Amino acid sequence: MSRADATDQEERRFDPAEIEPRWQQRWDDEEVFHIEDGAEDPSYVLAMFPYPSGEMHMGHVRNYAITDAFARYKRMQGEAVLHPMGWDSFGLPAENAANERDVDPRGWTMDCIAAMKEQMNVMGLGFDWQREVTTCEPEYFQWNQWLFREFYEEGLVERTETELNWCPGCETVLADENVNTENNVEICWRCDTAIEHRELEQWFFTITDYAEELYDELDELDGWPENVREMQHNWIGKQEGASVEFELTTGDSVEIFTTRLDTIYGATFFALSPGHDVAQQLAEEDDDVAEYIHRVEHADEEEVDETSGVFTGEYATNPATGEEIPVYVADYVLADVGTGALYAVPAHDDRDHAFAQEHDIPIRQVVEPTEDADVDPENVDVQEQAYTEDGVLDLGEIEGSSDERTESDGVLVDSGEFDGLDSAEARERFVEAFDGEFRTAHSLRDWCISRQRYWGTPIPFVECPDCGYVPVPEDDLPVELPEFIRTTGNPLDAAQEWKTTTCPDCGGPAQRETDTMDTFVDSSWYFLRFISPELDDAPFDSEQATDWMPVDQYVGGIEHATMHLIYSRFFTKVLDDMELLDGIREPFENLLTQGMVRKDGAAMSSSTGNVVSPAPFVERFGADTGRLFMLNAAQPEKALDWTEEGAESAHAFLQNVHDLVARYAGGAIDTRDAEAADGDGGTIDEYVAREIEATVATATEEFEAFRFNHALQAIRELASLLRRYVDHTDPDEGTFERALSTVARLLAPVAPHVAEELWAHLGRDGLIAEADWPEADEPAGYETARLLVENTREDVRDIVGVAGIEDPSLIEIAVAPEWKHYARQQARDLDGNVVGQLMGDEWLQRHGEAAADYAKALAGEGHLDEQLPPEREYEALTRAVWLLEREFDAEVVVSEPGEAPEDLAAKATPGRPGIQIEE
RNA sequence: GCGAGGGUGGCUGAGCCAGGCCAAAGGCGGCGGGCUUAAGACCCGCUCCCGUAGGGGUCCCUGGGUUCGAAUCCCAGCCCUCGCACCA
Repeated sequence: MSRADATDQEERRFDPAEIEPRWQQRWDDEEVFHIEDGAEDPSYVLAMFPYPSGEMHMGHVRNYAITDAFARYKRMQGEAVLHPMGWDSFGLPAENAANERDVDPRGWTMDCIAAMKEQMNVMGLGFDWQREVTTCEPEYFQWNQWLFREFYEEGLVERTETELNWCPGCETVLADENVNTENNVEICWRCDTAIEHRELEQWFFTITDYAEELYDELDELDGWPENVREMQHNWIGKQEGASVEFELTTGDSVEIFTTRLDTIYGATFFALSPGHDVAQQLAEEDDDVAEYIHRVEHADEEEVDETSGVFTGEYATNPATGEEIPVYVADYVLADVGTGALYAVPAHDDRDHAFAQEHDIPIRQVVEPTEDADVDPENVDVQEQAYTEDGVLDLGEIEGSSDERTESDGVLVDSGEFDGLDSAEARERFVEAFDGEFRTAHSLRDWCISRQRYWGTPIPFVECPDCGYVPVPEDDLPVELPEFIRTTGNPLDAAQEWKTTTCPDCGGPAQRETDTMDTFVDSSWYFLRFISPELDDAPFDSEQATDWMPVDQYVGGIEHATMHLIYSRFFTKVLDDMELLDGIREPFENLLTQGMVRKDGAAMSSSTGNVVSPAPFVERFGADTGRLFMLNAAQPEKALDWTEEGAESAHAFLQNVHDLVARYAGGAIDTRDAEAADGDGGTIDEYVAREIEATVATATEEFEAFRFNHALQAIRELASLLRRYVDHTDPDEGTFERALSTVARLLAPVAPHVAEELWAHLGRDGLIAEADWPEADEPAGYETARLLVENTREDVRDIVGVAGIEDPSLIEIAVAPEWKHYARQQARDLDGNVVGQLMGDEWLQRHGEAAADYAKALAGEGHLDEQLPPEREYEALTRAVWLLEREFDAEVVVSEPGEAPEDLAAKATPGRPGIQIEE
């Protein structure tokens, strides 16, 4: 290669460092990503907004590469697109940073935001920055306070004393959702410190009021992944059962909750959780009880035996039998499950069984399997092991049954007048019989939103010695944060001046509430603020929000499956009920949880140093390469392994396409005019043209389904075809130009900078980001023709290989004669004696022996798929002649139907042309 | 324990929902060839076994079943990942 050539090639490469900022500037100047208020029902594409740590990691890049590609794709399709970004900027790390260095949380946070925004811009992410939302700004959090007030008015705010998770490390209360369990020890999700339990008075949102709807509507969230819905199901934990009162010899009436009311006749003892009020009362009089409660409350979980418990000396009356059964306090009864009290049926519950054995309590069977049940009643020995089948058969799941009812496979015994009743029915009947009530219980707890921290939204309440807790009047909002004070406790508590105020009700001296809100409050409605970020008299524009919501596509990490995604659903329902929305019950129509970014098979983690940082990568390869690699390497929801080779391959591909376009634009590729060509149908140009159409069809379908990797595979194949096209012949000007502009546009959502560059090389005006997405249907018979060509090439290779033909000089190809196609077509519709019926055909009879043989072959084939008629086969093969010529360096002749040498045509069948190769 | 999702050729990874054109795409790796002074890039093949004309055999975790036909559907088992879990 001469030096001049080398220089040319140099020039045909693009330099990411040069082109990327240039196009970013253009997009910005022309407000490509801005969407006007009032746009009608845009596509709302949203990535979960980040906590601004100051450092973008690959997980972020992947998240935003996905939403940006989708948003850009939708925009090119002519849709209005809302693709905003903001900052979940309240939270503990800012405060920690402030304590560690000499900075204030606000300044630190703002610096981080600036840094991350810069990194996002470097990645070429197309956000509408005019809609940027920052939760730590009073313009935002005043609406948290406003909404808190509204929730309070609606009766959704409670202040209660409860046992709460307390993290000594963070010095704050934690929601159940923020507590992880590791080796049976409950630890803080942030700092891994073992958590303690403390009785404290806190602010709650009564999310449990919505438990039922939050649970039931999961079934309708078809656009959500199954695992997320399942996690929410588990989290909300719905149980349908009944509550019944038991009278105790203490004089108390204790309510229990059970899902197995049918087993009440088998209750042989009664158990209270150590935290139960009645247990606490008993402890005051009974030292044994007091001692037991003290012991289990101060022991680690694994130290307490599961069957531990203490007899209280009291009895409870079983409303079914009238019997008096002993009352125990037992640790296995949990205070926050059901009512914290239960009647125990050792015969039909494993834990009750274990407890009964330990404490020598009788075990009485009251349910046995019916005759149709899977279990033989003879094999049930409840003295040995509890029989826990709940007696519900789902007939809908039994093969051959269309019955959707459930029916019992358990039947009552030793249950007085109810013997013989089935379990399911007993559960219904007993509710009335024993004066209980049906009840649906959920394991979802109310949402504790109090945090004893500084860097959050102040809860807009004042504590007055005379009036109690009084909400701050709307006109006095926002309650802003005072200056940060370094202290071991809550900085707000130390801010004396700020704290001191007057009571809005009586005007007397009062103190501000020093708790701030859980930051999940901020993120529970931020997607609504994006709709009207500047609005200053309401959190969002209700009319526009009703039009723009729900978010069409939400993308983020699986770690938010329960907390953020349940809270946001809760908020949306409340806002709808408050008529701030009109009929929007769910915030996110479609949810995609993107997979992890891994390296060497392990999660990227800064603590182990197993990371690839975006910044140096972009410096080396450019943003487009990173984005392409991310979207190309795996489906969005699957884990992605970061590999050097993959990144290089992505970069090479982009350089390649750029090289091709630049060569064309620079006049280095000779093209010819289609008019001058033969145009007899079946040319190489037509082959390429059909591939363009097919690629567009595939790419569009795959983009729509978020399978970017599939779309990119098709695009890569087209690009590869174009290189071979140029290599083989002088391409047709029109076809080639169309092909290149198509590749550029299909690539634009994924590698937007390079695509702009290509667009400019092709001499197009305007930005590719605003160009029209190409439209095409798959050409008629494309798949069948593709297979025909593929199989034929395969066959030629086989023959050459197996026959040991060193250097083929002529390859003759002939399609099957018309009568074979006809016979095959007939055979497709025939049953029974195919040969007989075919040979009854007059036309086929004329082909004698050959037709009979072929008819037999057809009969033996079973299924016959569709094939192209002879003329179409001929055209498809003719279009592909160049591929064979290239591969075998031989003359290739395809005979027209009916013109082929007889022996060659005789070997051919539809979909399988006859082939003759000469050395 | 309950629930969800998986197990595909050297690796990675499509296909499975809508059974046949599936010895099973693409990528990576490996092998051979072309282009080139050379390297890179690019191009053409091969990469389960056997076969001197397009053939045959075995194959998609294991074992059964449905079907003319199963990687795809059904049942059972084994293994992996994740979520929930002393939930009355």
